[in-house]
Amino acid sequence: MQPDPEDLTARARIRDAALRLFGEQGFDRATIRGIADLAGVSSGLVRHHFGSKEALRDECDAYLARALARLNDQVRAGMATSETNYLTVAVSIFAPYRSYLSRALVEGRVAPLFDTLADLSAEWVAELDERRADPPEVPREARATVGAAMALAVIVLYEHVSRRLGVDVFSTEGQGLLARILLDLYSHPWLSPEEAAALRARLPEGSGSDKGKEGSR
Amino acid sequence: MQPDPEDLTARARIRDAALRLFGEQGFDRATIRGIADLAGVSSGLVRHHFGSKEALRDECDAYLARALARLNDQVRAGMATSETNYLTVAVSIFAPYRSYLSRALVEGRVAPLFDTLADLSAEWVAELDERRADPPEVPREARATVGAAMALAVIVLYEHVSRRLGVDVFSTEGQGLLARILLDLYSHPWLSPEEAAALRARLPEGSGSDKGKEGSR
DNA sequence: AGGTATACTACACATGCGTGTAGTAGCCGA
DNA sequence: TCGGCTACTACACGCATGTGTAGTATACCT
Repeated sequence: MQPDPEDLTARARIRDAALRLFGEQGFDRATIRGIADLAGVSSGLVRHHFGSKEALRDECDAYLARALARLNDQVRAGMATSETNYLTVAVSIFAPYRSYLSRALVEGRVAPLFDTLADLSAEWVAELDERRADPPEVPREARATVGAAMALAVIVLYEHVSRRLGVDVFSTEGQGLLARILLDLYSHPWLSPEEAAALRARLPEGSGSDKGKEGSR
Repeated sequence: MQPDPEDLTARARIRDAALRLFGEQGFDRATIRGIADLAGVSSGLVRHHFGSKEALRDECDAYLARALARLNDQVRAGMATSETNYLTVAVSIFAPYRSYLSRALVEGRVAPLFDTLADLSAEWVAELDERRADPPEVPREARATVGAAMALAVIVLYEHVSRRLGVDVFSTEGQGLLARILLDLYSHPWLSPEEAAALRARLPEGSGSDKGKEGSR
């Protein structure tokens, strides 16, 4: 899977160590000295290569974004829309960085990574819209965004989900269970059309189908 | 909604300040002195009331859990299953603590709070199961857990969702849009029964323990 | 060979932190 | 009136951290 750590450049080993310690301990609690130790270098070399602790984190963010983009191209080129396969592959690739990724996402960082996922989600939604009877009230991108967020929920809330399921959802065993849960959830609506219509009717007026031109960015 | 800060006891003001600063800056970056300043007290008083920084965080966690339990009882006693109302109420109550809550959840803390949400989700799933044709392959609690995680996705990934929607999802405007998105997502499955069956067929055997995922890597 | 840039180490410095200690003001029961 | 308890402040300690500086070795280019 990964090349032997000894074979990586010092710069790469530092980045990997940072990814791990930032994830395990959080950005503030992780120390440059700890990262240097884990990478087998001196603390000064960290500064030499990355300049500052924050710049090191930026590089970690960018690395993950590149990794997802690579995976994305790979999937797009390679296989069809076997979604659960995609899930399995994505999970196994990002498992080592799960903790880092969760913290980064919650803090609003790694926006390009989230955008890549949202775009992927949008493609899925586009397929759905083709064979859909009723016209969606809300633009595709909006639904795709929330859909992407929901898809990330299990990763971000990994600890709670694993605790309640009684299985590590990233283990092979847990992935089997998770896949079955997701298949069930994704194939069964939580609201009937009637219930949805009733609830929608009770919503205050305004902000219908056209949205997304407001200025607060 | 909140009583005037001057009316609160110093202990409560410290807790509120901690909730805010822990949320805004994270546990490590927030300082006891900063919390004390925001609460208008000396830093020694924080220690006097809570003993240590970690104990202060524990109290914050417990406070949020109590707040949700209170809301839960309130909803259960009061109104029927008007889910979107519940969403609005929950959002407006937890909006000030959104950031704190997200960080806490990602780190696996506030387990009682997550459990409360998961239990609520389980009740919803139970209702669904009653009018369901096909028997679910996977236990109710498991689906409810992932459902709860997904329901939290927008809160936890608030920054990314708001950024892509172009609206603060916690503003009144954003809540309207979000409600419409959720109604659409919850009332339209992302997989048809046939697709789900096809994908399920490709899953390795058994939900209890198994292996081989394909190795496209 | 020579010279320069790059990879890397060792070490010192200032700072801000959580925590500990000592002390003061005010309430309350006997 | 007193004793003691609680709420609260001021201040000092020790320490770990990010960063800065100086120095060494190795590789590359001409």
